[in-house]
Amino acid sequence: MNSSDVSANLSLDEVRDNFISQWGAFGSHWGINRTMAQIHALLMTGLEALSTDEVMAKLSVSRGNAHTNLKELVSWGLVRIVVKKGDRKEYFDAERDVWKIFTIILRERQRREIDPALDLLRNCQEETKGLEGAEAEAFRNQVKELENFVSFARNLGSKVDKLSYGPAMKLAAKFLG
Amino acid sequence: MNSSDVSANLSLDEVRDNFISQWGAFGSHWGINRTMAQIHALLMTGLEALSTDEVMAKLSVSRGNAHTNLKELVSWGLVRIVVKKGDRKEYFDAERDVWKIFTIILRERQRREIDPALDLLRNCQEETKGLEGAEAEAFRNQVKELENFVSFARNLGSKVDKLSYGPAMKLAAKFLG
DNA sequence: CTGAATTTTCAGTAATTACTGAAATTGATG
DNA sequence: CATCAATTTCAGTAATTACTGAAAATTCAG
Repeated sequence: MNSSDVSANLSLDEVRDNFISQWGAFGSHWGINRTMAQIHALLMTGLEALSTDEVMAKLSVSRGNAHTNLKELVSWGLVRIVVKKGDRKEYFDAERDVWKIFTIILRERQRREIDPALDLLRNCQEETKGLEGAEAEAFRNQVKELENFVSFARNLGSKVDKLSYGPAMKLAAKFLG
Repeated sequence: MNSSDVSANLSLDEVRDNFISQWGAFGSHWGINRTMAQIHALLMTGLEALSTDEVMAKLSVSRGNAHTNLKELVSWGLVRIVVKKGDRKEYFDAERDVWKIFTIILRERQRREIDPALDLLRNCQEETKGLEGAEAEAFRNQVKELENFVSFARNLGSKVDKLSYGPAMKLAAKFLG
């Protein structure tokens, strides 16, 4: 490693650290907490799988925090456990394929947010089915409109989820063109 | 108003209050805070525009909270101010059209979350343009992939935003069919 | 088994975000 | 311009969410 490499590496680390920290802030707008998004960004932009201790060191977070968020990422499917032979530690590596990342987050958010919202909308209609009067009509109608839209969006999401990157891009290109 | 109306109204209010409170919780997953989402739900599912005091009473929130969130909703375009002649108070009424609600939220989130994310991704590429080595390559490449995807999504969003409900449904139907 | 390395849990605390309530400001009216 | 209803602001506080660090549990090699 010569001196220009050193300066290049320092600079890369600076840019990368900045990226990781800011990406974490975006994550929190997307149902993914800051540390979770930062860990994913760290693993996704690096070459190698890292151990819990390495993640702790790179992000200056506690063991508990690193552990909880790594496991959460694994449960989402955004990170996988890598075992290195002759080493008892677990290493973690991130999903890097943007389309896969997108569909995983889409699926998770549908499950956690859209589906319960649909349940609520449907229950509200059920529970006010027999009620008469302008107020009840207005309520039921608005809830029905919301349900129509949300279940439509839900269906679109499911379809998109099933597409792979290539076909999705082709379709989108057609739409954008 | 006869006794069956009374019982019907009580029941409607129960269902509606429950809806408003739960809808508020969903809002917080969508970049809209709880009270803001609740106020929108309250106004959207009722027939009449309400004053700040009425909102305070219906949701049991403080004047400051009601005021701030009403004004925020107005600034988003999800609520409009209604003036009643011979009354100094301001009244507030919500946008009820689901497609308009959707495009308003879409536009706001693109501005607040997607555009800054794109800036970050582009800056990171710019700042590492000259760097060599496997690590720099990997970083730059992953960031580029993310940018491709996010800017693609951004474009799709803009297109959707410009569609009105009818054409949007027709397109979607084609896709879903 | 034993004990060291590693993972997991969780009570306590910190950081963040949202809300209250009262005071300051605005602006319409006589 | 004095008054009063209504709106706006914001310092202080409450509620929520995330994190720490140490202790408990697990795993595995010898």
